[in-house]
Amino acid sequence: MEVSPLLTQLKQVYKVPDRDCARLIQLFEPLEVKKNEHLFQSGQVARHVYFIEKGCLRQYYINNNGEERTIYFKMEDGWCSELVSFLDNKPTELNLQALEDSKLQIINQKNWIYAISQVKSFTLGFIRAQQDTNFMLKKRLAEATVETPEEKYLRFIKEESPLLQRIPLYHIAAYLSMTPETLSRIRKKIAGK
Amino acid sequence: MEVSPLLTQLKQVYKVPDRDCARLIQLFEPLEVKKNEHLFQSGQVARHVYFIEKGCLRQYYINNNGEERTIYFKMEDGWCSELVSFLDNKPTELNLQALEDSKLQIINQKNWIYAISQVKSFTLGFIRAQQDTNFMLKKRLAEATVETPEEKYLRFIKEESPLLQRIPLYHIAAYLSMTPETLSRIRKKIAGK
DNA sequence: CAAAGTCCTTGATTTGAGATAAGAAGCTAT
DNA sequence: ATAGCTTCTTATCTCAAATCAAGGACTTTG
Repeated sequence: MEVSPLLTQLKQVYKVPDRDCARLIQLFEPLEVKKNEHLFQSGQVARHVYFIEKGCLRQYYINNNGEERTIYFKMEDGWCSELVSFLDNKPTELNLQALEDSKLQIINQKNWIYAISQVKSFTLGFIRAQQDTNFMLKKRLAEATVETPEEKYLRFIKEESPLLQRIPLYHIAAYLSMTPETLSRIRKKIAGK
Repeated sequence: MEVSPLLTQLKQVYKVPDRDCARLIQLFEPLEVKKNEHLFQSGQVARHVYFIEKGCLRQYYINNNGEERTIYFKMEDGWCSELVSFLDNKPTELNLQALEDSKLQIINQKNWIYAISQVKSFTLGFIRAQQDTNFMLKKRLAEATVETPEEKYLRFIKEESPLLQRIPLYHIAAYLSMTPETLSRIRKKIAGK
């Protein structure tokens, strides 16, 4: 019998006691999505929290100029959510899209509230995961406007190189807030060293 | 008898039932800080979560170039925290500083965990507050590199004008990721309209 | 009331990333 | 295989904001 990545995550990262794992798992349902499909889009309500068993998602925001700005990419064992919409049933301003054919485990609002209410370790683990995202965003914000495009790319290679293998460069350029042309020039320059 | 802003916040925003409010309140202790004092600094462990009864704080990050980048300002009724450090007792990379003489209510790790474990409405309220910050950061990140300095300042006036009255312009410039010179020119230009 | 220190403004100059345009390379499907 | 995509690269030009450099306005302190 195959071991579920979700189960492993709950046990090892969230430290959910064995007795709670089984009933937690039952609150989720599997979902397969095709490349480029959206899990939710701006204007819709985000009705689930998503756990990635296999594949790659990106969350993005469409700014006032109509441009897509990628907030983050998440891969295997990552969580994606938009609780501002999810908790209050109000339309989200964000978008969540699959960049590859992906296998997800998803949990709906009712079950999520139940899980948070009943399983302390899940609650604390969830808050912790939120905080990690939060901190990542703070750092990215602090660096976004200070680093040169070259510094951004070098940091990206250093910290998130796995993404480089599976994501088109134009998405990476948008993520790093530069044009594909600029990214291309930087890559050429660095390759020459 | 004076009504505590913290109590009002817990009741009205967090929807904590009356019976739980009293014991929640007891988990906090008051703290007064002077202008420019730090609540925590990079390298220390963030040992409390902070609620602002009166005053103004800023959280900032010192980037690789040694420059201070302000993540956010918070005022009356705002919460400040750095849970990545707080939950795991590891050194933070962020800084929290008072910009005015301020009155805070603070809660330590033990009591916070207790509150999260025992009072569901506090837990959900806390997650929600985290998410609001999270969303604000996502939006700011998405706009940060696209908006012109003038657009950033105009948005700031529109969305956060109260801050304009009480925070030095050079802090606002750093918050909006521009030099004080640029901000000064923009203000002149706008004033002339 | 000087003197020193902040904070803000103004001007001159430089520069690096965006915009624009065009072409090359790599895939996919029939 | 070739037509038609999508993605990536290269070159030129332009301009807006950073940098550099001073000076002015306030505030605090001895």
